[in-house]
Amino acid sequence: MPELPEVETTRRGIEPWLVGRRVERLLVREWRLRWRVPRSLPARIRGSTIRAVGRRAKYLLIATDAGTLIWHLGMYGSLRIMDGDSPPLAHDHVDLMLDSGRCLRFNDPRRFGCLLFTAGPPEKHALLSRLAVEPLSEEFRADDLWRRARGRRASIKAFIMDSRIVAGVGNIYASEALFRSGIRPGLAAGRVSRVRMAALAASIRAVLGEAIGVGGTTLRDYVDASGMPGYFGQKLFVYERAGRPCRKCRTPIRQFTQGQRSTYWCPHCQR
DNA sequence: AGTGCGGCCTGTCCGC
DNA sequence: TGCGGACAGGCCGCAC
Repeated sequence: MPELPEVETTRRGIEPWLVGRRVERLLVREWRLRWRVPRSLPARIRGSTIRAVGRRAKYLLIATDAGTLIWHLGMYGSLRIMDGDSPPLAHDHVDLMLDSGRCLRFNDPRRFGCLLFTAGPPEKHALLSRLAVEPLSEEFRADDLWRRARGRRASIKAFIMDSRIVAGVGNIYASEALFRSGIRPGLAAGRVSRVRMAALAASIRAVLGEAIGVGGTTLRDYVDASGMPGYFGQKLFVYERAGRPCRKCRTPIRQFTQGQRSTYWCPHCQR
């Protein structure tokens, strides 16, 4: 499932195929994604030249002369570079056809992804304007995290998964970062000490950075732009390992539901 | 303001 | 073997 490292891996994979290319056509087979693809989008984007492929949190931003495509992969979505004439398979909802004869193909079985457009600066778009800092940027600072956690009674896991606090930390990497920093996921955010918050911030950076380095995590069917899986799954300490021995201390990993999401943790390593 | 939950969607898994 | 129902899961938007 695409989290920040998977989205970044996709971005890096598609960028060289897109920048400088002209959009021949946007072919939308299924308009009903999480939000309807704007009806006017194919006409607006046609003929424009792609200038950059960026990312903000888990949103891919394809900047063209006409404006910016805001593309989210949802849970099971993928973007792949294909030959323009390769036949579509099930759930291939959108093709961005290029003047090179290739296309960027969006597949999303759950339709939790979205494809939107803005003519203005993307950071002003409603979906992006309230996002917190990027965890891999210089602006991501442990002391800011700690300060904003004052008085918070929500769990530390919910806290770091809040996109207004940290952008782009999802379920897998939240569990992994908490394991690495030895913090129990159910602990109230306001009760995490300044020192431990620093360890958590460092772990968030580390886990995301390492995952990007190996092409992301492949759970079930994630593939990158060329159809390759990621290899971070082999480095997960707790995620989807309920009942199996902790890789550090052999204590069985526990699972519980937190805010409608599965949380995994080691009761011995995390306090 | 902070918190928690409903809903979108469908492949997979489980029990009958 | 077939079928229905529960479940997962990012994340917006709403209710409290």
